[in-house]
Parts: sequence; structure tokens; C-alpha cells
Amino acid sequence: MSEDAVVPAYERVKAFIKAQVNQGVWRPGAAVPSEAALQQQFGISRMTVNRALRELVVEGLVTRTQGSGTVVAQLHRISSTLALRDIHDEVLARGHVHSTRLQHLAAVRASAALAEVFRLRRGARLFHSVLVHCEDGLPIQYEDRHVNPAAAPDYLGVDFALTTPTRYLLEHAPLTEASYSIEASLPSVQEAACLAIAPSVPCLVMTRRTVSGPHVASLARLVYPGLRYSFNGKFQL
Amino acid sequence: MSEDAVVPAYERVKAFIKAQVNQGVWRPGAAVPSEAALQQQFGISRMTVNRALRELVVEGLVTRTQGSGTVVAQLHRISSTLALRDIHDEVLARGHVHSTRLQHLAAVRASAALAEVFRLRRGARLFHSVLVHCEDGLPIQYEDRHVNPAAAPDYLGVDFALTTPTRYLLEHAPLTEASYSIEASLPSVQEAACLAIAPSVPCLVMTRRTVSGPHVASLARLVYPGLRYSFNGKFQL
DNA sequence: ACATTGTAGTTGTCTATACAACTAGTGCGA
DNA sequence: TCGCACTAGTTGTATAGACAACTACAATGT
Repeated sequence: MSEDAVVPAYERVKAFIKAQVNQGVWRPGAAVPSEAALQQQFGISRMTVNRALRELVVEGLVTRTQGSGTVVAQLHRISSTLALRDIHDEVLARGHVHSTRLQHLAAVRASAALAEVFRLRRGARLFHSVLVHCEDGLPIQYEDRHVNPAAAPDYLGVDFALTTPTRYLLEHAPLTEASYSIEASLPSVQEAACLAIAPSVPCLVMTRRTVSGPHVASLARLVYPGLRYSFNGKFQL
Repeated sequence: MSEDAVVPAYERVKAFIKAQVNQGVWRPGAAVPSEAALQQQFGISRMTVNRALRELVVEGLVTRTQGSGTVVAQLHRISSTLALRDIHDEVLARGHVHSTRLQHLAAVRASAALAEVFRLRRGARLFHSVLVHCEDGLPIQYEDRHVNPAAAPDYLGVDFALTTPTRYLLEHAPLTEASYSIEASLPSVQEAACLAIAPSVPCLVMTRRTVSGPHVASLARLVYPGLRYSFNGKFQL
């Protein structure tokens, strides 16, 4: 019972090139054989070689210039897919139980700072929600969020025992752009109390702004207790 | 003088599908027309449609199942290329001046914990370096790093006034894998002193492990003063 | 010395076709 | 009712060829 997994030709070409780069045979900046050369070497069609090389560009391993050629990329820029993950799913994926405490939910008037972020005039109507997310009963995220009514008019009527703001917004305001910032800081007194930690415990604070079509949909401040939470990631060649 | 930028056919298909998803016409989970249907709709060949759809898979906008069809992806997983960026380049890109202070550089014996990380036996020889990176003279990163001699035998002879450990390792030990973890915590007394901050100032701590071929090449603990530094990112549809 | 032109080589895009592999459903038979 | 075989539809891969667009360099002419 052998593994009859036939590896596609374009994968073989990719593997070959990755191996050369990987083992240091081809250094960054070195020329990769042309499509025609690889076509002959592997005995396959040019389109197949082309596909392999195009995918390697996406993966950041090589750069190509029309008319000039293909070279090994300078920086090993490794692409990793970062998901805007819902914390509910995240907790579940770890095999734990997620629960939410709603602290606050109301319409407010935009301050000058908020108005600027949302590209609205000062005093414009915004929704404001404050939730605490728990993993197995232990608070792990304090979520302070402002939402643009133009993007999610029914936000105040959502039952946050059934869904999360992230999920609701993803479903009701198709995402076109998002930017985030992660920094370390101390929690406010209220945040510390909600997270059941001392105000001197350092926290990870993520500030996230999402855009949906023409609207700035949401601005969220997510506070994670530093000792209970970390962001993890992995790239692989 | 018109923009005669002819948009390739596969880009037109991608743009069309993105627009449908973007404007909420096709919700997550909804079926995307088959390749044959799009082929007719745009009057182009199937291979061109196929390319468009394959690229949208990479971008995370749709998922495809052979035999079944193409659907709009559930989570708007937006791919962003995360680079293992050298801090020297990073500071320069901001238009500032980067400088380094070497605190320590020596060969050491692996503790039990380090031995496990490096997949070596306890007491094995490792290199250890401690540097402080400054932006315009202000400390912004404390770098405590252990290096596997098998991956970079000449590490002790490197002049860190001319290059950085990250850059040196990228150039001399081709990267095959990297994993990182970001958390918030307080600096040690020594770290606080080197960074010229109070020990009560929260810091971002990145722990990064890199693999090069068969070896675990390096384990780094990077401490950033929370008030002077943040990780930023952006995704765009 | 300089500018222009030509040219070989390279990548970018697209087509028409073919077959393989897989899915989901339909219909048939026991 | 259950299980099986069949089938239409779909995606995955690969080919051979074509032309466009661009680069780098050489040759030419002034």
C-alpha cells in the first residue's frame, strides 16, 4: 500500500527551487533559471513552470521582472495569513468554554477624537459597547468598542449572549480594510477590575479599526491580561 | 492622454467577485458561479477564470472544493505578509538613526531549558549575545539571543557595529521556519536599566525561534518599552 | 562620445483543448 | 429501506502555441 500521491509538476518545480534557496545554493539576489530553462530541465510546458514561479512570488521567495528575469528575494519575507478571528471561535478551538459579560451598551455622541477616526462630524451618533470575554470563567479580554450606525444600524438590538461584536460586524458589514496596533500598557482601574487583575499587571492592548465600504465601521480597544494571553504565530517556508 | 492601462482579464474577474462580496451581494457561504459560467459571462477561456479563482483562494476570499464548487469564505481571512524585518532597516525606514550597544557576547553551556529548545543535549555549547538597539539614541529594543554554533559557527567573530544578529543570521543560515510569541510583561531589573525605563513600565516581549534546515538556529527574547513601541499592521481586501 | 536602432532573451497574458479527480445527487435493484 | 452504480457538474492539472511587453545589450550611425 504505497503512497501513490502523485505530486503535481508545478509542485515539483516549486520544491526544487525552495530546496536550492533553502540549502543556500542560490543566495538572495541570485538568478533563478528562466522559464524556458526550467521547462527543458523538467520536461514540462512553460505554463506549468510559469504557475510555479508565480506562486513563489506570492510566497515571497522570489521576485520577477518582465524582460529581465527571476531572482531570489532579498528578505525572506514569509507570508502568513493573519485572520481577524472571533474570540469565541478562538476559545472554542482551544477546547475551552467561552462566555461573555455585557457591561455597557448605548448610543453616545462622538468626541472630537472619535469623530476624526470615524470621519464624521463632532457630536455624531455612535454606538458604544463594553464586554468582558471569559475563557472557562476567567476574564481574558476586555472589549471597548465604538460602532458606526451607518455600518450596523441594529447594533443596539443585538443579543451578545448569542454572538460577539466581531462576528456580528463581520456578518453585517462586509470587511474591506482593517488596521491594528499592538502595544503594552497598564490597564485602567475599570479595566483591571473587570479583568480581575491588579492595576499594576501589564496588558497587551490591541487597537483595531475596521472599514466597510465607504464607512469606518468600528474602532475597538481590546485589553488582554499579559500573563494570561499571548499572540502566537508561525511561518513556514 | 488617457490611462491606457489595459486591465488583464483575470483581474477583471477578480475585481467583479471582490465587488460582489464587498457589497454584500454574495454573503459568506454563498456559491460563486462555476468556472464555466464565468467563462461565458466574461467571454474568456476557462484557464483565465481558473487563475482568477486560484488567486482569490490564496487571498482568502473564497474556498474551493473539487467536484463541488466555489463558495465565499466564511471568515474574511485576509492575508498579510509579515516580514522578519531587521530592526536596523525598520528604524532607517522611519527616517531615523539606528545604533547598537553590545552588552555581552560569549559562548555558554546550555541549560536544561535551552537544550530542549535547541534539541541539543544539556551542557552543549551555545553562543549568547545581548544588545541594545537605539533609535535616535533612545533605547527601543533589548535583544537577548542564543545561537546554535552549528548554524552560525563564526557568530562570536561578528562585528555588531556593522550588522545586526538578525541580518547576520538571515544571511548565513537560510531560514526555513520561524515561530514567535508576543506578550506583555514587566522588564527585569537589568532590562529596565538597559532600556532606561522604570522596572514598573510594561513592555512588549517577543520570543522568537528560528529554524534553519536541520538546526534550531536561534532563540531570541526581544523586549520593547511599551510606551515607545507598538506593532502595527494592516490588511486590505 | 553620444544617441538611435535593432535584437535576443525574458516574463505577462490568453486561448482551446484534454483528461483526471472528486462531489452530490439520482435512479435502480435487492 | 438500504446500498450500489451511474451520471452530470465541478474543480485540478497539464499541454502547445501565440502574441504582447519589457529589459539589457550590442551594433550602428552621426
